[in-house]
Amino acid sequence: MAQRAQARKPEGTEDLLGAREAAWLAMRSAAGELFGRWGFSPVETPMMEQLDVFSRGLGQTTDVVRKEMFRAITQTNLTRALEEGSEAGLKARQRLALRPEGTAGFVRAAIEHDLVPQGGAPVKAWYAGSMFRGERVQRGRLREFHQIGAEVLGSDDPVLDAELIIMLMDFYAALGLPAEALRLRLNSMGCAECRPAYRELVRGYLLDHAGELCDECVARADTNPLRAFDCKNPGCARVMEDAPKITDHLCEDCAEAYAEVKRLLDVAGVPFEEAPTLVRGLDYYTRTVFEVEARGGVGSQSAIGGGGRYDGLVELMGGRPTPGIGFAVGFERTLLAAEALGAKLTFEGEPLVYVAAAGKDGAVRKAVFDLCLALRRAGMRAEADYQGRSLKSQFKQADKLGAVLCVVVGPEELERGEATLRNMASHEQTAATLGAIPETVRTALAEL
RNA sequence: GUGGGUGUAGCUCAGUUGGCAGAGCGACGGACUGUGGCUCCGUAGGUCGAGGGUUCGAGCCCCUUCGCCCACCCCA
Repeated sequence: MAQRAQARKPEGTEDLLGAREAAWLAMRSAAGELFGRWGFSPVETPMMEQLDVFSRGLGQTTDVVRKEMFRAITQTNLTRALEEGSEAGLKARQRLALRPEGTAGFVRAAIEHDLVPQGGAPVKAWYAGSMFRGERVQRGRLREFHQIGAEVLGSDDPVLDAELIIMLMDFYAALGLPAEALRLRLNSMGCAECRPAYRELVRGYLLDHAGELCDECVARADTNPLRAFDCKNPGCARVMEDAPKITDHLCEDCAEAYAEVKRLLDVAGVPFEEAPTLVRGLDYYTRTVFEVEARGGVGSQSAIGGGGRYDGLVELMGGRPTPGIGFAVGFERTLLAAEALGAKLTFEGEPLVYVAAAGKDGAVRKAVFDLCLALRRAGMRAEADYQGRSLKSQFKQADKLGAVLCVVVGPEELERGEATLRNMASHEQTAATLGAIPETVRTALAEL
């Protein structure tokens, strides 16, 4: 017989309960409100895509694609692939993966639905949802984590770069993260014109200093030389400090765009640090790249958001050449940062009205039911007891739930056709006509 | 991929040389039979992750196994 094996949540996933789910909802609604003001519309794309969307979009050599992707496959297809020893026989639509980030899927959707018609205005969209990466779990690094992101397709105007970054910083501010606790790091990665030459330059530099670098960085010289800037090995970091800087090798257009972004950030009063060694992990980035770090965070979890421009991505994924830029904010990491900084990301819900029964007879119970019904239908949040508890216990319950107001009904009130209204903070009690409770309560709430 | 930690009440964790499974918090009830927060008193809640072994006796020792977490790497 099957043992009673207690089912547990998979490694690196989380159940969003209570305050945590409230925080997630609060962050989403804060995003919806703020981003909406900047002209962004909400979108949702599938949590799984054809594998190619990611491997092509993010780059074959990136860690995310090489070893962190969750594959999704039906039992039939899995069986067949195992039998044949390869997935070669599977059609594209059968080779699926859970999304490790949000940009590739959105770009796929934009191409598929031609969201950016030739010559059309830029499309601005934001999303919120789960992302999946099959890495070893760690604090602030989950296998299913939550991101809120925004993307703009259809213009390479540096104004958009600046606006997107300003919006991002405003978002953190709206969440209650003090600006002085954040560090915005900025860089330009060049474009198809200037990056290849720079890349070669770095490759040569790496090979010249191969003796002082770790094995991985030596290997990177040929696969992805710019990633050597990311290496945490102190020896490598020292060597890379003197490596050629991209900002010294930008083409004229890139240099101009970069200068304009910085100028506009200054105009908006958004402080930033130039980080010439900032290189983001995904291949699609061009020109502006940025990262937001929370001060005082531990290395691995201090990056709470980031993004950049990806002018080549749409074309790479089969669309007509279309510039784009976007960012993503990590929900879990932002919470960790807020916690570390002592900032409270609280979500204020509707005030609660508790309807208490003084007595257990049928007339009282019916009155409680009627009052809850009336309050709820009138648009207020109402709660009552369902366990036949004593009045005292009901008040305890009301207090625990954070009720600001109690409506008490008992035989005495019913006889007079009234209910008692109790202000939980002031202990003040007044009588109110039963039939007019919703209006009376609404007024009372407004006065709090 | 590399290294480490851990699994006992809803939560955080104690548990001595192997000898009756505990505390704090939380929940619930009462003190006040129609009024919350503080205080006090009480009650409930456990196949000690699972399976096997040693033993008169295992939360503890041995074997097996499952899971979760943390750090490096990389990323949000």
